Amino acid sequence: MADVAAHVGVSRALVSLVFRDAPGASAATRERVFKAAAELGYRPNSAARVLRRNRSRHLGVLYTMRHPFDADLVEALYPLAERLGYDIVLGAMTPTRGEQKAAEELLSYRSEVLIVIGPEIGSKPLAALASHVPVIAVGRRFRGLNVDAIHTDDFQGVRLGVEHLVELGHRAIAHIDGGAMPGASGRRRGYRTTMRRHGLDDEIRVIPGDYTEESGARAAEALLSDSHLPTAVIAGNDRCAVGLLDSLLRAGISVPRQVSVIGYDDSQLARMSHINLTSVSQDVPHMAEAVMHAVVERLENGRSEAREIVLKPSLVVRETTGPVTPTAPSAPPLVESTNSGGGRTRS
Amino acid sequence: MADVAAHVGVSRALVSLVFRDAPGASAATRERVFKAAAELGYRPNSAARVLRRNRSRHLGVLYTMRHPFDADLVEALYPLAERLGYDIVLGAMTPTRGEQKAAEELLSYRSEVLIVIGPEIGSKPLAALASHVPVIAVGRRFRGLNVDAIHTDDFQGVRLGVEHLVELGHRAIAHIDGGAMPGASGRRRGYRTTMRRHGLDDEIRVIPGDYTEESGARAAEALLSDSHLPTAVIAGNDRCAVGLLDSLLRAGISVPRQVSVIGYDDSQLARMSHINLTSVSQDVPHMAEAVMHAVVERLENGRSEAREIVLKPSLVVRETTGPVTPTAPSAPPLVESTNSGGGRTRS
DNA sequence: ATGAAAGCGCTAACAG
DNA sequence: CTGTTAGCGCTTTCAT
Repeated sequence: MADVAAHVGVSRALVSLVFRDAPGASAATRERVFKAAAELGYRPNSAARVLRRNRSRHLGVLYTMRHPFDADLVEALYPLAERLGYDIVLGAMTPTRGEQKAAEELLSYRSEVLIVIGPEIGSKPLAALASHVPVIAVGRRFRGLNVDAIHTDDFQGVRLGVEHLVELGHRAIAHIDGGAMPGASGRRRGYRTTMRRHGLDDEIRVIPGDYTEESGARAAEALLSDSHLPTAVIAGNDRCAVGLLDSLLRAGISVPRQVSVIGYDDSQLARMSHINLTSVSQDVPHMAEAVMHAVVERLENGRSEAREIVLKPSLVVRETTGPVTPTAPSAPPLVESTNSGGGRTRS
Repeated sequence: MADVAAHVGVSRALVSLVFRDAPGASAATRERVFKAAAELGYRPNSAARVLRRNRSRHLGVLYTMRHPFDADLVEALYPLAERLGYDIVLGAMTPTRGEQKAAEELLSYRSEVLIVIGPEIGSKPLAALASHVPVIAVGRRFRGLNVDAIHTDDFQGVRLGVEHLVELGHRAIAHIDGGAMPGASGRRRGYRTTMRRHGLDDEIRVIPGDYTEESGARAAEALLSDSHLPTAVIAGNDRCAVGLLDSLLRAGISVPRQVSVIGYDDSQLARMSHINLTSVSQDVPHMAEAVMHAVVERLENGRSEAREIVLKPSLVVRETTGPVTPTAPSAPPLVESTNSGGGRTRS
């Protein structure tokens, strides 16, 4: 930076002003500074910048590379953060690198908040983190912790799914649950309660699973090796639904002719034309906005008590759900036609 | 840090030594320093550290969140980098955030190298980057640029696929290509050349595509609306193959009974039990090692000319390829059985 | 084994 | 509109 200043013949402070386009430099100067910087290949050193102001303006995001939903949310976060002058710093959680480690790293870069997507972390370590830095958990609620929670109403989400199926005439509706994964308990309760409300107590069937395609495939096996094949299944998330879907198709089961399938997340996976999965939408754009809202409140408005924001889910009906067909147990599979991201929405 | 030093009653320098476990502090002191740090919630500030030594020990990784292959590679990179004392800093490329922008950000954090996975970037901007910092491109070769290239032999990869199919008796083998995506041209040439070598000039059929599930689905439409359905298809990558697979299954086409399908990358997608895709393996662990090797050579051994490392691909045979069945055009779909990640390998 | 002091590149506060 | 100055938290000599 000193080089640039010397080259232009101004002070370093002025160059600094120009680069963070703060007021106080003439247009002519700005021009010359940028030109000199380009020539000299100067690039601001953000380590020095972070060190000097005592704010990094970094938002640490903990996410899982494999989850399409996480990618959706991160992508939605980028432009919003940029507009507010924040940088997103990614901390990937991988099999060899737990949340704890990833979080430590983000904190060493002085992230001002931690946005944890689909936290599988325990309460105690999370509480420890939250005592150092505001934590915003997306997709899971933490009672009694000073952690903001932003999630959709999982209970209502599954309720929408069950009611959609009931309207289509389904009664034998199974649920592949998400075990201890974020949101799973609410979804399970939504399933059980709504089934009961419709007098379908005897049809309640929860198949243990998680949020991977594998668990959907395993559930398919379980269902197929059983005499009692349900006419509809609500999976714990889209990945699980896709695993289920694929295994059913391979087994010659026609969807939705013989079995209707509903996913959860309405991730890009669900929208792909060859999947075209009816799914409960988490409304990612609104979630991203809610996250940034929480960030601003914490960082700029001095809020220090936890807040919970529950968003309303909606059901995006695509082509994996249809009316129950009492007869025709071995009808020929259906050929898909057109259709991209669309789908009717209801809430 | 001053707090910790004061608390223990030593100088800041000593605390510093302890934290980067450099020699020169007694075990007793180390103990006390760590204890005090834990009590005070001290965490080293990596901005200050980076600023002071003139090395960040950051490896910038540019990747695409949606590509399973990228996730595979990044996951493999983490432990290797850690062992060598480097930190990985992720730069995600999203629709709203091109390679250029992501790269700028990584450079502002003073990444010492840029590892670009599946670079879709143009030659000129890449050359500009490469003049500032060593660039290691994974999956694509750049002629005439000072950019290291690490990739598998795409030509040979597709050759393996074609020959596997030929051995199974296939002649009508189509290829969905990857357009201008990384590696696509080599794969296309491998397909064309190998087909010709086997006297299958007249069967050559390249369907335009890219590396997304959508393009696989589009290719399926194209194939189905045609009288001339091939008995086998080699897709440009696994995502494309999965899109194809799914659309074929939905159309009632049995795989591999009626059509065999081969993917490329052998990503986790291919290994999922319900997909079980025969795929050309890029051998991610070796690629990750090659990447780190290149990093070390550039950063520690002073290498400054570009190097190209071409790895041998191998074919992982799973259950989407099988012998050609001349008759039985409408055999009932096959029910999958067991099987997880395995698969026979040949190279 | 430990300490003192200088300085990395930048920004903020103030002066002109 | 532009310049001066001090110092962010750490590492690194060089002493002790």
